[in-house]
Amino acid sequence: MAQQARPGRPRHTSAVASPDAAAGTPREQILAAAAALFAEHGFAATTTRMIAERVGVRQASLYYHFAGKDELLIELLTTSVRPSLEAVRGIESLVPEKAGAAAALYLLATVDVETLGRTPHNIGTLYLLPEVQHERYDSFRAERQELQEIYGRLGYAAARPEVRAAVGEVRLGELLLQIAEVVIQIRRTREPTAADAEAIASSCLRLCGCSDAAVDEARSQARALLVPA
Amino acid sequence: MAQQARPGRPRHTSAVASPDAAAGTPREQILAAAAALFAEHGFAATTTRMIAERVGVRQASLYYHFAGKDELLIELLTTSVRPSLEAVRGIESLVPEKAGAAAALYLLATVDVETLGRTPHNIGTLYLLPEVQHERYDSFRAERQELQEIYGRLGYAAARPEVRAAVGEVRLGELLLQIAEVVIQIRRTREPTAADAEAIASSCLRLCGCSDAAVDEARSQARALLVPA
DNA sequence: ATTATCTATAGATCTATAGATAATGC
DNA sequence: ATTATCTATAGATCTATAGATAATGC
Repeated sequence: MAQQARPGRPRHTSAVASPDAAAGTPREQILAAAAALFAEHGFAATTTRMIAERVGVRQASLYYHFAGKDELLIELLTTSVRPSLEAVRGIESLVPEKAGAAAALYLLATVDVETLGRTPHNIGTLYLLPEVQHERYDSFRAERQELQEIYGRLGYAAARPEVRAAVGEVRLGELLLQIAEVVIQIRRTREPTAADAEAIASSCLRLCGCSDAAVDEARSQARALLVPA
Repeated sequence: MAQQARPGRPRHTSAVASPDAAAGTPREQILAAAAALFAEHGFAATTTRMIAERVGVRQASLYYHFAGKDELLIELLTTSVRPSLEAVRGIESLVPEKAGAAAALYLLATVDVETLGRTPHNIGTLYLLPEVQHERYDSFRAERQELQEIYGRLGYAAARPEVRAAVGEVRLGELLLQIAEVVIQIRRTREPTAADAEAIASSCLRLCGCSDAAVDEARSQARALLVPA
């Protein structure tokens, strides 16, 4: 709570700043404020002044830490959203030896949902902002694309033949990732719970045509893999 | 193609304007341009100048037809997105007498997906823009909420007891609407087909735990209801 | 006369830079 | 001396208004 005494001119005092503003380095404070505002209002609708006010500094002070607004978004995409993808990437290679594809998919969805659910200020939304559709952010959309492909492969492996034929791997990836991302929508109205994660992961399997028994088995296999790790 | 000779000073000629700019009244041209740009760049990132350029008029000319940028978004939400919800509202009351809940859900998803899939410039995205989350647009989000509840009720009725218990009506609504809205994501990379609509509607049923046979039956019932109407 | 546009611009931002300043640290 | 802030502001928008103008329609 108490500010560490560090070099530099003190901040203008009248600024009250927000709950999360007091934690971390100034750089982190700025990123946290930007994340919250980008997720709530979008990128273009968030001004540097709004960010500064939330932190409790003057607008110009942001530029001591960041070259510009765009760099804030890039840094957030890089440091906050990317790791959640990487956490998930390993699952595909880790699992098939130890468990079935259904368990792997269940685990993937669970990890993904819990990561998205705990991420500060629902910054998972950042990938979905209209601005991020543009070329400039190609590399970040490529990551979401990769995640979608992982969902597609695991889902295809877990699906019954009828579902494979009817839906296909690509669409399966689109549908499964879309289901996992419902947690982003949920966070707009309520705090997601463990029951949400379970319901979402189970829904992924059911969409693949798994029976109740297969869902239950995948769940316990996935839990067995989670606990020791 | 040829402009009708109408009163009013002619437009400045150098402006080339976009493909869809030539159709309809000036008002419609402006709305079409705004829809495309809002869907692509978001609301705040779209300037009145961008809209005017796309139409082929000067920026100030927009204000002869609309009081401001905000009114454009409201008009688009009202006239373009609301009707697709209304088209769908009837299904819940219409169907249960004539067919099972599964068929009703299948029909709902099909109609919803096809409407979202054909809507010009993917304007279904408008409901999902960060700006629309704010109070000002409460009434429009309430409509999406209502649609979600319809999905929830039909899905709950169609679901097997195990799924009902595990997921619940509210989450079911969230999940099913989320699945239908995958068509918005799909449109960002490719043109959705009838096969997409079918895969999405079937996926809704599978998520509810319906067997292949139940999905097939619901599909043919839904088709029987669609064709005569 | 009416209509739909145009040109010009006021006023309000918003981003980013320049240079001053108030701390700490040596 | 170094650091992290501040104040002040330039320059570039962006929205919206005022008033002029070039068509059609009567």
